Amino acid sequence: MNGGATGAEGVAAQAGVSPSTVSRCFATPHQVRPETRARVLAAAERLGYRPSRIARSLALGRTGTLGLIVPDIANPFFAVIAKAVQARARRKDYAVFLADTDEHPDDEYELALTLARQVDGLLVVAPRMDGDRLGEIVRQVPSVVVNRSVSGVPSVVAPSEDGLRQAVAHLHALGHAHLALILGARNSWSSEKRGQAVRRAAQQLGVAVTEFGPHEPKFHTGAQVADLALAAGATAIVAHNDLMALGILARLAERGVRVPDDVSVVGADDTLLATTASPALTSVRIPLDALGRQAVDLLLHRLDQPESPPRETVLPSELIVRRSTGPAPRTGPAP
Amino acid sequence: MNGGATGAEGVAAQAGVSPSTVSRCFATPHQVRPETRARVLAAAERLGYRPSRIARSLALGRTGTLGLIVPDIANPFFAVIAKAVQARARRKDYAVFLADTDEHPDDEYELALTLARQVDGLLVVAPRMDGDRLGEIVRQVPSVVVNRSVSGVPSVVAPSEDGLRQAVAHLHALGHAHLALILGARNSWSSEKRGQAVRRAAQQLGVAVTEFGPHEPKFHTGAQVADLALAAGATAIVAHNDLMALGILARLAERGVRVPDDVSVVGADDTLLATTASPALTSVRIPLDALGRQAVDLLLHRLDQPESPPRETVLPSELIVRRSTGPAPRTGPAP
DNA sequence: ATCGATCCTGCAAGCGCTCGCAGCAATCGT
DNA sequence: ACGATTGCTGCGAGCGCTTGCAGGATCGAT
Repeated sequence: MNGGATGAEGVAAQAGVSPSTVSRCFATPHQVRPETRARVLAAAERLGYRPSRIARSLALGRTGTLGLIVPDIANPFFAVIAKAVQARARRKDYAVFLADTDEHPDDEYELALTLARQVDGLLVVAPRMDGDRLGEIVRQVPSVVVNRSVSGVPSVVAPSEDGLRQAVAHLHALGHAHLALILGARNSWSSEKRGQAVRRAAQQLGVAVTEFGPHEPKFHTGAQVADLALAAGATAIVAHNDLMALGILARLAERGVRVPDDVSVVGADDTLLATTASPALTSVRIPLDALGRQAVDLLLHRLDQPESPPRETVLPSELIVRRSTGPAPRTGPAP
Repeated sequence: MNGGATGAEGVAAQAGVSPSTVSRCFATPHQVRPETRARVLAAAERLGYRPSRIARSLALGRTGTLGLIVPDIANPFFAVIAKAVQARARRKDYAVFLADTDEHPDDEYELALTLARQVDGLLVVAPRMDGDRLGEIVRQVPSVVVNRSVSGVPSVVAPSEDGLRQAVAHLHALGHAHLALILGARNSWSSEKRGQAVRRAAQQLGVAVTEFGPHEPKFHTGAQVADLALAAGATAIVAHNDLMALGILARLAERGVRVPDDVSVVGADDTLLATTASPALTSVRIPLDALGRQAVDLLLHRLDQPESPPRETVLPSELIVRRSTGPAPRTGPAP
């Protein structure tokens, strides 16, 4: 019996207008006479009123929210994407629902379906999710797939091809004739793409490649594989990502193998880890922020024009040379 | 004119029951006869129906969603907290709305207020937000403040006191008599706490302290301050966080100063960065996952019992000794 | 056979907002 | 000066769900 002291109704009473007008003041301000609007806004301010997004969503059938599914937000790679998505979405007046699946594909699926009902669109970063399930999700809700390409689904990817080609050329120019390629996770789209890119580039330049993996892309697996790469006689190591590269770096330091004097190491993703390592890590940069930004744009575009053909945006990558790569040693690696 | 093919209504038609019953099947399953329920669920399954959280929220006045505000999700420190929050919230059937304020206090405030309306409770990680504003937010929506203590507001903090005391004792035991203390950001709650802890411990043990800062807690500021610390004659450096410690490590390596032979370095937060550094970084671990988990629990508890007294949960910290700390050199630092 | 209890289900109002429609006043055209 | 626009506002239905209330069925007890 508070006379509608809260909600649009309360504001309406205060301002001496109808709830509809209050609504219009927030939704379509130009539709209401300036003085009226001022009165309403003043009343709203006074009462600390803000329209309920929930109610609005229900009425509108749109939520003003985007869903973002990532495998592991604690992984800087995904965190940076998430940040970019956030920022871009907010600029466009969208909020972001974040779901971390903790690398668990089943959760990923369930989560996506749950999320699907409460967002306008979904951004899916799920390098290892089953293709069929991905398809199912996409059918339920407008989606954009990030860093993975799926036919018929709009996506934005950064396959790192150019950057890895540059990396191989860089190493070749430095006199390296034998490199170790450390693969990432099995079934990972990007690991496959990256492997291909390195293999192809190496073949063209006549550089020998020894492959290791697939491996869980962790620090300690990097450390473990370092010894193998050395034993195989490689003078340069191209790792699936920065984290593994750091593991390699650590193990090499432990063994007294100098980087880059004895062995060169290249990472990928150019995350914070690469820049803060010592020696600073030569790495393939992929524009993570652009990835996130473009994914949002693509999704928003799709929301506007649901019938537009699914587009795949391909982002460039480039090699960032730092201290971890140098001329090949004259005689194989040290010890 | 689809005869209500979608929504609870459609399911109801299919199953030959009323929408109310469908609703009850999902909300209070025990209230409906097993066979009826089975029929309804089958129909729901067949139609791929899922209750709309939006509509439910509106009707219930609760959203089943928690808001999480962080300054920078790309910062591993916050990312790990976010992950823990996510995981815990999901276990309790809550979704999480993530807002990254990009270190911008004004945004933080606006965002919080916007978020406040569409979540049941708010987790605020905002080390530098103005206290009054924080208070305002807390008044609007049930909140828990993370890693910062505000009187009258439930919070969960990890002041790092124990860990830093251990760090100073550790260095003292190694023969260090003069350490450099690198402060973090001005107005940062944790930076102040950490500074206090180090000062106090050092004084008790008769260790000299030279302070530097406050500084933006970035890699490059760490690098910059390394030279100053060295010039001041410190043989050990305690950095505000791991990132700065890595900057210091990098600069020292560049100058040919050996760690830990010439200088010892201690970080804080024990993030991924500390473990992947080489030499691996001695760091003060604070249980970030517990921080997130407890924050969620505290908030949920508060939602259940709004009148319970605001509690401050204090989490312990501990020193993790790795390779970056060692015995003090006989004669001040090298070069 | 009768009367409560108990169990299950439907009815209908309502959550807070949006928006098509209609009414009214002010403005414009000729 | 009169009808036609145009601008602003209110009315009321409806978004998809929940839930108090009440009615019908079922069952056990008397």
